[in-house]
Amino acid sequence: MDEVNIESWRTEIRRGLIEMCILALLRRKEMYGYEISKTLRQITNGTLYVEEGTLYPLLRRLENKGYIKGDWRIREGKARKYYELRPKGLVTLEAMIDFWVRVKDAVSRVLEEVDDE
Amino acid sequence: MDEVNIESWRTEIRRGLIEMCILALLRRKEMYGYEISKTLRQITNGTLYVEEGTLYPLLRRLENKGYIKGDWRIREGKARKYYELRPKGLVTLEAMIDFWVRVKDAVSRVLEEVDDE
DNA sequence: TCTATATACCTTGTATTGCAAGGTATATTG
DNA sequence: CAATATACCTTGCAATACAAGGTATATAGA
Repeated sequence: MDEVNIESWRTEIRRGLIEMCILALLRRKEMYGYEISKTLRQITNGTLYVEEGTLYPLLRRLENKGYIKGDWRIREGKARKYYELRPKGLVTLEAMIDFWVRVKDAVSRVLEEVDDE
Repeated sequence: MDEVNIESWRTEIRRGLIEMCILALLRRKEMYGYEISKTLRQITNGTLYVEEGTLYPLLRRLENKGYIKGDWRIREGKARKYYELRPKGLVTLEAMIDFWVRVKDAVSRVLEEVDDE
């Protein structure tokens, strides 16, 4: 009857990761929203995508926290809002990566946990 | 002034992972809520903990979905609700682990992404 | 010219969830 | 007898992802 459906769970898993990945992309170079969306999808083969209804509010949240800063510019005849990583965003990104590594290891330990006590 | 605070972000990251880890623990043997909470905290050195306000509603959600099944028992003079993993939960867990591996790799790719194009 | 598509940004409403903070009840220890 | 640990539970709040809608411009093809 009802198939296994982990779609909403996948959303949960992506939660937070998107944020860290956006900061990581901006560390490399400034980018605009649409570009971030496409790049993320491409690098991760679709595993980490961001819907626009998620992306734009998220960018504003990151800006309000002082992690990134956006500026409107015209390039290639197109009006785009380019975001750059701020120092506070860099420090935050580094803290996030630290925690991410800890979480990865922690989950590995739980998943590998076998009956060997 | 305001320090970098990624506490709420950490919560985001834990989202979903807790669910997968609980199913993984129950794959090994049946456990009761309080035991799951303590075990998770211990295996992961506190990185993945579950507040009780999170745990018990979560266990009920997992049960409603047919992933696990709980039974009240008296052991060591204590009334405990033991949960066991159901077949549907096992299939789900395996799908989760598959996706988790993909996500881990995807994030690694984004984080390692350097100016080498 | 007209249309379709891609680019690029945005908003509203809904559903889901983690957690703080409260609770109950029993068993154990000092 | 008090404090602590065990073991479960509920309510209300805040945060967020997404669907589904929107606007506006540029480009390519008929």
